[in-house]
Amino acid sequence: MSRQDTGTRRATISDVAREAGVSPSTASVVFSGKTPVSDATRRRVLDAASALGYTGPDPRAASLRRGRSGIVGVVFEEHLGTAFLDPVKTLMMDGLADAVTPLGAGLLLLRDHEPTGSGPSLTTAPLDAAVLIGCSGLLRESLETVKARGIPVVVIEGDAGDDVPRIGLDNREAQRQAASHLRALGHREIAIVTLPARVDWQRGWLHDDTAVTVDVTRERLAGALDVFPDATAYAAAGSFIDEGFAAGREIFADPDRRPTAVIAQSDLLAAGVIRAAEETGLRVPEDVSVTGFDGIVVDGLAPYELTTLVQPATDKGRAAGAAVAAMLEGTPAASIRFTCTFREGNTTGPAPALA
Amino acid sequence: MSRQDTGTRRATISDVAREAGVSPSTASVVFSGKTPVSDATRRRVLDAASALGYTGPDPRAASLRRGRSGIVGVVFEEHLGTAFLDPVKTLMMDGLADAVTPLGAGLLLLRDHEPTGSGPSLTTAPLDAAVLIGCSGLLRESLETVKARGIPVVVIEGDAGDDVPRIGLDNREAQRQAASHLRALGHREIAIVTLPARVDWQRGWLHDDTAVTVDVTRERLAGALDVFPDATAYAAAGSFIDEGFAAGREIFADPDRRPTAVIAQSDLLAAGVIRAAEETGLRVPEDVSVTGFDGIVVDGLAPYELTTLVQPATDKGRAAGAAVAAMLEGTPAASIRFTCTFREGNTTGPAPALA
DNA sequence: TTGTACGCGTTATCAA
DNA sequence: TTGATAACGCGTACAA
Repeated sequence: MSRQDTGTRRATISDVAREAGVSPSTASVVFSGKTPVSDATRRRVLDAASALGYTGPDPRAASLRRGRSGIVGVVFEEHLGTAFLDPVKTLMMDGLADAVTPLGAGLLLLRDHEPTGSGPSLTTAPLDAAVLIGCSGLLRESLETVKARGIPVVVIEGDAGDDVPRIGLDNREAQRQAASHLRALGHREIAIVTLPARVDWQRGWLHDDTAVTVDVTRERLAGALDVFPDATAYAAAGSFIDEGFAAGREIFADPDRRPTAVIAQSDLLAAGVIRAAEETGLRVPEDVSVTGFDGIVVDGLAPYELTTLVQPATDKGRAAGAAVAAMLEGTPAASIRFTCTFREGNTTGPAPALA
Repeated sequence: MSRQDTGTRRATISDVAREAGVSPSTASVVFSGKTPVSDATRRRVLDAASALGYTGPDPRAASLRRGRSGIVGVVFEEHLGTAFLDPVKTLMMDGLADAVTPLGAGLLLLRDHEPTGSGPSLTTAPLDAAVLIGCSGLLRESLETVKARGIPVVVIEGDAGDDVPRIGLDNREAQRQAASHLRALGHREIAIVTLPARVDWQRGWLHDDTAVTVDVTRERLAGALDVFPDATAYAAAGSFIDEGFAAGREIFADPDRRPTAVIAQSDLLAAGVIRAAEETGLRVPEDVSVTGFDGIVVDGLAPYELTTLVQPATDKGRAAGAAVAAMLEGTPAASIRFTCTFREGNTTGPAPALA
């Protein structure tokens, strides 16, 4: 009895080769295309394959043999669901997907801190490389794991230390530009709405002694303070419109201490601030100017066009992908620092004359 | 000379076993924990491992041997970036992630229609199972591929035909509830804002002869028409606030033909419609009532609370995960149809008295 | 252009 | 509790 008779077993490339009357290696070559094969042979192999219901090499075996799985892990520190609520991350993923596709690689979603012990996680997934997003303390552990496994790593927007390529932005310089723009318009009373100061941050005012451990937040804050050292800062609990709204309410609460301009660290926050201003009866930009950061399209914000810093989010993702590609080829990848470009919209204007 | 001297080569479990003076299988068991091992032995193996810089079994080899990769593919028909713009999909992903985690599985992002031929794709990825999202024609091809490979498949919100388990909603019945609610409030002039009628749809009015190929759109539309057969329908190009805004403008454009209520097929669309109403000077719900669908949190919509149908998006994802889990164990998974629950907010009210 | 031979690194099975 | 054996399914030098 031939082996196919065992019924339940799936056909392998050897089965196909036997059926076609060629050697396994020839059959293999037909599928991989790595070596020329005569048309006649190819035909027979293909026929045999379809006769046996063989749909191509088993990826698991192929990846063992090749030493590559074609999978790049993307590690988030957040719950996966919320990771994609942020348009910037969404765009990054997009760029990343673009950049790894030519590698023949796919993106595997991973959380760094797996809840149950049984998780898939960094330790057991067949990764060729990993991209860590927003490295702030929590991801440190993941970083160690990956480095121990000897897998190439790239970090986006975070401090991974010495030898790990990082993709980042000129946050401080960029934010300084927006601040300078406001100063040039005559603004002097400024409030800043920042991203979370720490990973588990609850929203609230930032004081001089508040430790800001999230890199992005700290850098952008520094840029704003470079120009307005006396500005007050309120840290949101996340990059959401509603957070900006809440922050805006706080900021506009006291009529006697109202700023003439608000520097928000993200476009979503800025959108919320604008809404809070409207609610308070303040016109934008006549009564109060607002700047954002990111340069994303905020759904539903029309007719406002934010004055903001456009960051190349997609490019960041793409660069991370390129870095991964390089490392997979053995070329050490360099860190990259992207530049944001200032874009003036209709949410900033001259400071209102003093009453 | 021992083999470690080759320097560049990574240590394998055999190396560790040799170093520890045990057999490879014993060493394997120490890492997998599948069989009791004496403390002394474990200790020696672990020591040997760390001495050799061995960080655990190679996932590729393990998956070949086990016949499992621990990877579940999630196939989108859209560009990956836009896939997560939809909060409902985001939540689904969340539930899906939850449900596959106990399996020790991760989620691999895939597009169905890979651009370059070199892609990772369904054919070459080491998948244990696949989840197709929104099966509308395009995904048919993907479906065939996966079925040919003999990989378990589940489809969410789409028609995959006969033998493929599907996770869906009672779209028609649910939408009918919202419509009935409006009718009970005295509304008679209704406009419907639908999701795209086809995959590549441009926004515009729907006529009787317009073919609606997207299942969700068709089902919800039918539910609304069950109650208001004469309602007009305008199809958006996607589930976005701005799309709802554009649709709303069209709908409210002619003062003589203004509906007293708008049934939107998603919360985001509803939010846009509300904004368009505000722009037109119509108060919600005094002048016009608006219903949504999904029951998501629309960032920035406060103080409105949509009257909507809450769909268990996370549960859908979780169910898909459960179905996958079942199929992986050989148990055939059943299709599931979730029920939406009606939630009354403050965006619907009595129909205004006739002028 | 095709075939031979071997190993990729692990784990299931069974016997000791 | 441990060890020997045998695949898992494939790709690729190398020789023919």
